[in-house]
Amino acid sequence: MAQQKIRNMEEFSAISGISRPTVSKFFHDPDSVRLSTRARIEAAIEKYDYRPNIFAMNQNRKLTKNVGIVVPLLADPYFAEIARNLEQRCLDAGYRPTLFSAHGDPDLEVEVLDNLRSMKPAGVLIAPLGRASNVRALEKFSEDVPTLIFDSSVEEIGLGFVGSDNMQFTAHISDYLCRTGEPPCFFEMKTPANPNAHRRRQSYLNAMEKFGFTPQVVSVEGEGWAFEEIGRLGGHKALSEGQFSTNTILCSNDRLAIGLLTACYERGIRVGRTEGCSIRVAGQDGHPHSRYTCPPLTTISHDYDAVSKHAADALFAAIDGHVEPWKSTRLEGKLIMRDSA
Amino acid sequence: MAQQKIRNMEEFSAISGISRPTVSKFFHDPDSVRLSTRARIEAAIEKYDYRPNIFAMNQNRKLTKNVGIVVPLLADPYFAEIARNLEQRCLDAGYRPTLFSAHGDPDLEVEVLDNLRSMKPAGVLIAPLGRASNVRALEKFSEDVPTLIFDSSVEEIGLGFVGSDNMQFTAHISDYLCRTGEPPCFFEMKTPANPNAHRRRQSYLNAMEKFGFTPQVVSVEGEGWAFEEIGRLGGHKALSEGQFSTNTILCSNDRLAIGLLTACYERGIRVGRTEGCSIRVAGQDGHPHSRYTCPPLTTISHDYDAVSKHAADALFAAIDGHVEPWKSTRLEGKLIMRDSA
DNA sequence: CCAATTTCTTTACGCGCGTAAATTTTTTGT
DNA sequence: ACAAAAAATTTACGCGCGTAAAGAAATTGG
Repeated sequence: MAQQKIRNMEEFSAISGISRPTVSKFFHDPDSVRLSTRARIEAAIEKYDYRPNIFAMNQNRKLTKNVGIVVPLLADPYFAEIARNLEQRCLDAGYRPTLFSAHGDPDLEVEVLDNLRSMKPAGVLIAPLGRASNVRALEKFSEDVPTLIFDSSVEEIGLGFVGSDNMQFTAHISDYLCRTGEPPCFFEMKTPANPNAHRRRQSYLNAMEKFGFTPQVVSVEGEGWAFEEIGRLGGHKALSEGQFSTNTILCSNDRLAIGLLTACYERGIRVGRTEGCSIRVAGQDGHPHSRYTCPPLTTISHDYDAVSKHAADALFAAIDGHVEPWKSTRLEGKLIMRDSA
Repeated sequence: MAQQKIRNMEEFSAISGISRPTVSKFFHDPDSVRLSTRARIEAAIEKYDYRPNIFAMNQNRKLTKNVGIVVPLLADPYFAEIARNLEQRCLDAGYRPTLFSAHGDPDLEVEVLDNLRSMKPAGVLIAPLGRASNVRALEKFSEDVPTLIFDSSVEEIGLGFVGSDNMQFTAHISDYLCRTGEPPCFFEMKTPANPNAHRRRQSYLNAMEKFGFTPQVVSVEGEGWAFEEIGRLGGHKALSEGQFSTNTILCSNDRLAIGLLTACYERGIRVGRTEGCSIRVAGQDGHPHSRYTCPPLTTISHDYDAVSKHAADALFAAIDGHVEPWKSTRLEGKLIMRDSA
């Protein structure tokens, strides 16, 4: 296939019989050249396996095809999953996605942004750390680079926000829990990493009021992103002190619920809705792991596909010049009933 | 701080009072210039917030500072964790790491390699998909780019291999299980994604022979990387058909064990080593999630830190020109005793 | 078949930086 | 303080491609 090494576009254009500017145009957008020349170029690419030097390309192009995808913690399978989804969409749309994780560290998040800048990306999809984020840095960044915020909204920054409707999440699952047993207590972190948590608490309070029940929020100590451990330790404390006034616990998120389940296990408390179980536990997020907890976790799941599709499409539209006012899109989740509640 | 926008190294050198070649040299290696000039340059950087254009840099440099980190599945927290570790080491060593995931797909793995090539990386750290990997493509790649294989060895490819000592893993935990209760059965996938699985099975067989017990391997159906689901379904089948001859099950990896635990739960089988429990389950890998299963999973853990350190150091040494013959480094794991076995 | 339009070719310059060679300046050792 | 060594400067070219302008060629429509 490769008869001779092509070193640059000059050589390639010579051997393919097409002028270099036309070849350059082709690589910028294959549809911008006549069908017959496109075919000739593509045949030559196939034959000589030539690819333009991306560094030289990006140096002069005002807009690269790079897209940054930034998540707060890649070790969290929820973010890994949505990042994978976004990555695929970028690829399909002809962009070059690059994955970044802040690893739960606000300073690293700023560093990532700095790094990203030097890549002159066409756009960036970012799920901010949340409360700990350097909002000023984010805002400044979004002024220079088309930026779409997803998962966790901070302010009216960037092109817009796409995420889940946390109010609906909690309303829906609270409703379910109230109808099928004792009204839930709400289990959360005192200082949550993520502003979604506040919406969820508020929605819980609303739901309880609607049903005429007395709400009870248990807020546990703990900083950072080790939610399982925070849930486990907080769970132990709350359980030993009898802080839960009912037999049903709605957790602010699935990872907290997973930790709570572990605490329950360690205390010999049977969780579930069947006979012999003393409490019910539910989560929120539809975490990839929630299916495999013991008992499997009842939760309300993000619509991963819809969130990533909306986010990616909104970014691509903006890159293509379709200016739109800042908009917040919040998608509904769906209840996944399992054994835990 | 920023009085005036610096557009390129020319302007920067003018305003900082240092010639451009020296500035260029500085950015290549700050230690290569006199301390006093280094200080002046760094002061100017601070003052004008200048950063060289990475595309222009990488275009001419024969060796970039890019390092690729490739894992088979980023959605697996084990890989996410080790990737994070490697990423940090690259950063600390002055490289620019970029994360890639094959998402369990051999074709994507080849695409990633292709993509990586165009980045002209100084080196690549890759955990191959394993059995499904296109070994030829990997080999060809490793001839062009300094490549260090980690986690899962395929052949004597690249600079070397760094991973865990799977024989030791299984020997150690088998030993533990044999000494503390009934000898284990071995629970694995019939067609494992990863060659480590074969070593583990073999080591299990060896251990059983050493103890004079009859080994029993239960190999379950299932393709791909959804190990939990494969473990759950295979667990149901094996349990319903009474395929386990003892009350102890050693799983080929933690994710399989997690699925098996779920199957046990769903069948009402109590897992653990305390009274009232009918079977013991152990895993292998020290998966980040293993602490939070119910019961918490007894496992033998990779030495994440040591593996990533050895892998990164070996790559950096090779990049720095320290040629060494191909070498396989396998690090021991340590037993983590929890409630499941 | 010819004019209008589209597409391609030729020519040329610039991007921001790496890097080499020759020269000048600064530092080092004694 | 002086010669040797080290470091910085000046000058100049190249990397691979984007891109603009002007003209030539191919395509289209009637």
